[in-house]
Amino acid sequence: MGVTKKHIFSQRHNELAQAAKVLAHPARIAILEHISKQEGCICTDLVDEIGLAQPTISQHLNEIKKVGLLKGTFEGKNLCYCINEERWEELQQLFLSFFKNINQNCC
Amino acid sequence: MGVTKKHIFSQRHNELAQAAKVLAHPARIAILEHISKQEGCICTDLVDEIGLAQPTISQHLNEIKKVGLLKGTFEGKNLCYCINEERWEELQQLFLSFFKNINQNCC
DNA sequence: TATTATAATCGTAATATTGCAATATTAAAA
DNA sequence: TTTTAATATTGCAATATTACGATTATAATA
Repeated sequence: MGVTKKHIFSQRHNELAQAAKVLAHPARIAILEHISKQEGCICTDLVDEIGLAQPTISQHLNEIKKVGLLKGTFEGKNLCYCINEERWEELQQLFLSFFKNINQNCC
Repeated sequence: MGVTKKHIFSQRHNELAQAAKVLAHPARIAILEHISKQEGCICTDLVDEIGLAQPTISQHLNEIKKVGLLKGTFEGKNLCYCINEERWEELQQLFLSFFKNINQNCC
C-alpha cells in the first residue's frame, strides 16, 4: 500500500492525473510561467528567480521535462530551453476535455 | 526539508497548485467524473464504481471536499452530494488564466 | 431499543515528494 | 591543459500521500 493503483484506472485518467501532478507544486507553476515570459529560450537565472536551491530547481525542471513540456538543448554548461508547444497543447486539451465533462446537474 | 516552501510563492501560484493537487490522482478524477455523470446527487456506489476500499474512497472524497468542490448533505447514513458549481467555476478559471499565461515564444 | 447499513476515523505500512549539502559532470574560457 | 561557471547527480532527512483493516459513529429501520 502507499502506491497509486494505476492499473485500475483508464489511461486517460492516469494521463490527466500525471499532467496535474506537474502543476501540483507552486515552484513548477512559477517556473513554467517564468519560462513562458522570456523572449525565446531561458538560460539560467531560475535559481535567483524562484528562490530554491539549485539542486531543487534542477529536480523540478526534471519533473517538467519528464512529461515532455520542455524542449531545447540540455547538454553542456548553459541550458537553453523553452516550453514544448505541441506537448503543451496536448496537455491543455486533456484538461479542457475534462472540464467539459464536468457539467453540473445538481441537488 | 521535505515540505513545500509555500511562503516563497504567490497566493495565486499556491492556489493553483492546490487545485492541481486534487486532480493529481486518477481516483479523484474518476470520482469527479462519476459524480458529474449522475442525475442529481450521488448516493453511495462509489466504492463499487471506482474499485478502491471504502476508507480510501472516503479519504479521496475528503480531499475533494477540502478544496470546496463538493456540496450537499454529509450527515447520517446516506451521503448525498454533488459538485459545487460556483467553486468549480472558480478553480476552472484559475487553470484557464494560467493556460492563457503560457503563450509560447520559443527557440 | 436493538439491529443494520453506511460513512468516518484511527492506526499503520509502503512509497512518494520536497529540499538541500556535497559532489560530480560538462563544456566553454583562460 | 587548467580553470571556471553552470547544471546534474547522489545521499539523506523530513514530511506527505496512498491504501486498507479494524473500529467507531451515525441515523434509518425493524
